[in-house]
Amino acid sequence: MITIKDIAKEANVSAGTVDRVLHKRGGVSPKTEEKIKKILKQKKFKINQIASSLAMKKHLNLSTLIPFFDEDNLFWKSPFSGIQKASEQVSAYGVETNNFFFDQFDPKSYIEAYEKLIKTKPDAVVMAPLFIKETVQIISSLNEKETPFLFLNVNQQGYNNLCYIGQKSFEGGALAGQLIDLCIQAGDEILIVQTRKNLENYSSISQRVKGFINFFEKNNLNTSVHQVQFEGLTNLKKTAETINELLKKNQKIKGIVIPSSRASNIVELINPSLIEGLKVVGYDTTPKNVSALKKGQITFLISQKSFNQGYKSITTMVNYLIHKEVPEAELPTPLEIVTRENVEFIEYDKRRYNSEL
Amino acid sequence: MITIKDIAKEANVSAGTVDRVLHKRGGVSPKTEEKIKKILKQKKFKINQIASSLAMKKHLNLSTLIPFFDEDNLFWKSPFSGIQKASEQVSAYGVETNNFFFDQFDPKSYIEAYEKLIKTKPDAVVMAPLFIKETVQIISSLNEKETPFLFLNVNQQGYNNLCYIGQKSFEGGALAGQLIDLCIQAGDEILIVQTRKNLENYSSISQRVKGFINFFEKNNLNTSVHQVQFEGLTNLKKTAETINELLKKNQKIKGIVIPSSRASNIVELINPSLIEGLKVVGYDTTPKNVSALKKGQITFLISQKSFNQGYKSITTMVNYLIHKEVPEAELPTPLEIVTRENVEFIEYDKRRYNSEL
DNA sequence: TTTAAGTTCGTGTGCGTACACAAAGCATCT
DNA sequence: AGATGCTTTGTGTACGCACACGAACTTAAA
Repeated sequence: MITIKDIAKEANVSAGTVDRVLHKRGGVSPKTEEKIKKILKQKKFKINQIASSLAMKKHLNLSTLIPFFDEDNLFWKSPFSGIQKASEQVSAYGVETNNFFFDQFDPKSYIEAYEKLIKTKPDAVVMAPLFIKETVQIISSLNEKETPFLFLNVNQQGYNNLCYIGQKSFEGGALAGQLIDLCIQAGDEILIVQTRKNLENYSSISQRVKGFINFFEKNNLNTSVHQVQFEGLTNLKKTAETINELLKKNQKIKGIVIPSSRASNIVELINPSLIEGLKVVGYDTTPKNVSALKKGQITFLISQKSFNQGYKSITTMVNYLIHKEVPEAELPTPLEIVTRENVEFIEYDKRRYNSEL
Repeated sequence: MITIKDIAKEANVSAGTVDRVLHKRGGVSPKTEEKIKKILKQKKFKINQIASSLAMKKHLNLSTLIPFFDEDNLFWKSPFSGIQKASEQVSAYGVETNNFFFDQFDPKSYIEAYEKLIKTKPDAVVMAPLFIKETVQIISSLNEKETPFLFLNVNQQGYNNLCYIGQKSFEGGALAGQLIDLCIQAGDEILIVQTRKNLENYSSISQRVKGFINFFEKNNLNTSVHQVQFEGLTNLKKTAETINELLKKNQKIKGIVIPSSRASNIVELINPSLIEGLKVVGYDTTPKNVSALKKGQITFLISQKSFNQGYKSITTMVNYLIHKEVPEAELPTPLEIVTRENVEFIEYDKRRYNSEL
């Protein structure tokens, strides 16, 4: 193991000078800089990150701004777990994380949470920019303070965010298209079930729908695609009626896609007699979805590894702050296909996520 | 951030004493030990791994024993890349890794490589125990030297290996069964193509075949499953003839499973006219397989994330040596389903593997 | 009471790096 | 030559922990 001292001795200078070259802090004559650089290369010196982190006693203050989760809406639990796990790990680097939550259906709470957040004067922000108008306001406030920020799980174009960490929704829709297409036969028809009206035309969900439909177009498949939309899932009885009637009427429908994370809620409403032979594709491995997958009510789940998203959002930001490592503009998480036969290992891997150093 | 000093001050003792209870090194009176433990819990003290690693200047020497790869057989490239990546990272912890390679078809080379390996007196060994008889010999030698070891990618029962890191082959076979079953219709038939005679009855490949067949049995599906075996892929012309004839004769065959990592080699031999409408499931995302997947010759690839396997094998062993963290006996890697529509993100994620701290 | 042996604890140093501060070198100008 | 200002380099300390060494204290035997 080559240390800075080794290099210094070899170059007949002190460790401080080598350090200056390593960090490009200037104040070194061109001659000695050249000499040191040469020896650095020759000896293949690499900074010992362990020691580096220890010495760098800069105390950092990270904040997150994401929706909270509850019994009814568990999706955000997973990214939050990832955030927590990463926070624990980076705490050794002197990084403190504070989380601020809002109601994913209430723009006002979004702003309110941000106001609390900004009072703590964070060095950086990890956020899910759910609401367009309010995001404009928040970002301009962050820019004013020159606070770096990145987008998690939800992407918005046109901002100077460090990067976006999340899935590619359009491609996720195309994948659902392929999976359904593989399962059905020529002449069969398909149904897209949206659990709430699309407020934003560029949300994940509408992107998925677009990607899904595009899959059939680009492959010149003239499969009929039906669509149905509900206004949330409050009136379960009526929703059930609508779906079951629709399926009874269109016996050719053999595939269903639910482009939200509420697939389990939908399949539970379908008559057992009608669900037989139906192929269902949903998104996200929420506990309820996984349970429905195991029961055979859902055929495929497409997971966006949201735990990893949360985890990565923190590590990416910390790497940026500490090591000035600029990430790529988009860090798409894999589109993971989950079925009854591999779901165990997926979940298992999640539990074990931390076996890295 | 709570430090040892904080705890010491609180308990009216010195840092050394706190350190002694933390590491159970004895020499502390029961009274003070209790007191310190209480404060430790109360303050939720956690050892700063960064500082710990830096202070622990123990120099470790890891060795790996895996097959080499070449143009023709690229599978082991991926685990090796993972090993290299991890080695780089742990080098900061004072861990040096030496790799020893052997010919996966030559037991003698396996022993020879081991003999070279053991001369370097490693503190631990990560190995792929490919050959049964020779493994017995190697393990007894390792046990004699009390050198811990773990199995990578290939499992052998009945040894005191620290753990096994790799896929569950039987379950991987079942997954292929499910995927094929979803794609075909009632009455369609299936073909299993083995690219070489199964030398070992408990190899990954025969486990996959068993898992595959078991899938249809446990689900009471009476789908006919044909099998064909070749003795390696040397005589391509003859192999092609055999397969194409077989497919021509059995027009009901709509699904093909190749339980090795050689799916691309097989599909290339099939007549374009015959491959139309066939669903093909293979294993491992070797470059050739991925290329065939993109071309549409392969429908599904089941990946075992061998890069991650290699990576994890090193980190697991290092965690064991440095932090005495005993892993679970089996660390199965996920069964990842890869199609044309998500392959890009899979590969992408692999490149980005290192974005963790 | 003294001595020895055992027990319990505190101190000090080093791991490799980052950075503030001080020191030295050098040229220019009075 | 001496003073001044600038550039270049060296030194020291801290980060949090591990561990060796030795000091203080206890107990029991002489």
